[in-house]
Amino acid sequence: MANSHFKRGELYSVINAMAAAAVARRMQKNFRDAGLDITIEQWSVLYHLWKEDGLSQQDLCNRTFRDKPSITRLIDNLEKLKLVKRTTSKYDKRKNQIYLTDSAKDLQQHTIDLANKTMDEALVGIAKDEIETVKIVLQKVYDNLNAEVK
Amino acid sequence: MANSHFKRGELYSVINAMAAAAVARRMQKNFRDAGLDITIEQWSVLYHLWKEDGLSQQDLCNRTFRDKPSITRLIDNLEKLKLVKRTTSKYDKRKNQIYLTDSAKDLQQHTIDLANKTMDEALVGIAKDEIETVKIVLQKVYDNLNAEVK
DNA sequence: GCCATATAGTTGTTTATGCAACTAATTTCA
DNA sequence: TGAAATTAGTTGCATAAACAACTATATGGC
Repeated sequence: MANSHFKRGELYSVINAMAAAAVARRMQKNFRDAGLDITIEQWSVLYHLWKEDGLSQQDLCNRTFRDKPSITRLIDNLEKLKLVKRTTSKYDKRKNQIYLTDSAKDLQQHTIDLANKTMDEALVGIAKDEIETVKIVLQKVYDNLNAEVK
Repeated sequence: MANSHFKRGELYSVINAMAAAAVARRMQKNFRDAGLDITIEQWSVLYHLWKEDGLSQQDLCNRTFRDKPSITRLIDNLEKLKLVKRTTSKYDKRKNQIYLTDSAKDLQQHTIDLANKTMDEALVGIAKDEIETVKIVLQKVYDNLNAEVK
């Protein structure tokens, strides 16, 4: 049974997914407690649009690391909430450009404050240099797994 | 706009979820490429049962950090795959005990090898002490967010 | 012993995810 | 120029997640 133990990655893998889940749940709860009717997944799309309005769906896929159907449906639901509008690009008929509505723009500050609140709650007792290490390692993990899969 | 930036957590939060997702996708791909017909979510349940057969559903919720309905449905599907059996505990009629089938036991070695392979792919170029830091920090994040929400 | 409270698991519901397959538009290459 | 290859987005499908509400069982306190 020596080799049936999940080598090295066990605690790492379990904790990695669990920490991410814990952050996600807390943030969703903070949104909900604040009376906000958006999911954190929707928020992550809005977040990128606040930074650069008019992105294509493919851009959003790349930036949020989701696949095309997932983005299509997230945008469907954001349209229903009147937070984004989909328009066809005038340069490439295959592309949609996704624009924020005024309602969405009004949400930016409040939701980012809540996100910061969430991170404050998550990062209690953790030193800045530790956070830096985590960022660098997780970025490396991400790059390792995405460089190969072209 | 100074405070509209997602303080501190931006890269951390994004990367944390994205690294977890990248690991998850890679591992699922490795399972699929090996001809295995189980999802990584199902595997995570089996993993805990390999370590301790006969756990209750509540135990599995705690160990995998999912809620009760999610575990119920995962076990439903694992039963359909004939990988687990649900029995009622003789000590507490509310509790089910979840037992591995022989088929499930036969999967242990191969899938753990694949999981190890996945972690090898993810952790290229990352030092052991960095991994330790990540583990410790993510555990702290998890504890921060779960200690309060009792 | 009895009742209020807590617990384990299930059902309902909505949102999300990702693979496969597809259509329409664009690009590439001979 | 035209056909093959590629790309952007959509639809189909199955799995998963979590909150709310519920039922049945167990526990605790009077």
